[in-house]
Amino acid sequence: MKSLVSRCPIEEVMQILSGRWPTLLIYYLKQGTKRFSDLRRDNPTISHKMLTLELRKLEDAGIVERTEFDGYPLRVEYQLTPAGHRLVPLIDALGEWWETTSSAAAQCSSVDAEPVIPNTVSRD
Amino acid sequence: MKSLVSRCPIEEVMQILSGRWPTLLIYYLKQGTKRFSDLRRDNPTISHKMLTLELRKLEDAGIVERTEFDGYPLRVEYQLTPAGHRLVPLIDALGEWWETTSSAAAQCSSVDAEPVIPNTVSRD
DNA sequence: AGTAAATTACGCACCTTTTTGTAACCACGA
DNA sequence: TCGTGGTTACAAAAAGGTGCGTAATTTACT
Repeated sequence: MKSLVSRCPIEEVMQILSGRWPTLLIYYLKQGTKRFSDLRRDNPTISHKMLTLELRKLEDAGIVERTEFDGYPLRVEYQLTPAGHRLVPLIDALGEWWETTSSAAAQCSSVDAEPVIPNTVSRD
Repeated sequence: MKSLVSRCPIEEVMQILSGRWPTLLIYYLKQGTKRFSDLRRDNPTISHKMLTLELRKLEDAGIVERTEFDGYPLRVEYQLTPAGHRLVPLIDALGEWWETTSSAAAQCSSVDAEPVIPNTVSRD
């Protein structure tokens, strides 16, 4: 989905939140400041390419803030912006809606639980 | 995004709502019952294949209901299920969040306005 | 002392997988 | 023949994965 088809804010948000990673990253970032490698540990199945791309997208959208500490090994920290924090309950609401809608599985209730550990562990 | 990486309801909802069409279709369906061809008129840029695919997905997710009236030119109607209706305000909230977050464009406020008419008009 | 390896957060190029578009076809009856 | 609501096969496009290179400094070996 690269271009928009309507000029509706809803389509614009979905352009940012669509896909597997944006909401998961927001999920982990609401726990506080995280470094690149922390986020990779949080979801071992994301490739570094995807992670940088998604973080960049969230940054451009004003949802996360990137802080670069120079010095070497070079350290970068990511955290939710105020706008990002305001977004969290809306996403949680979707999760809750889904839980009540589908009689199926119910884990990771909203703010506390962890998204039941991602599967394969690939390091590179 | 075919498979899940966590067992988090949020990832599951996003699997359904991700992409350009799901939210747009829900947007149009909240106006009431629509037929296949109505929805194609509503967003002329969707291909009929995508439309059937997306409608099927929303149907499986319990968001829309499909009613087939047998008869001569064959008529099918789509409408939001109660769960679908409950979802609408949540999506609208995302749109509003985006409007207040981005200083940029503000059209299609939430419930009333129309997603500023899709661009190209391709009929087949 | 000198070289090698590891570290962190990427960018880039190449290749595979997934998604989406295009076009053709089907059934029925007016 | 047209319009309805599809399906299927094939092609194009987009998304995503893999692996290599890079920076400056520390630690590890020889």
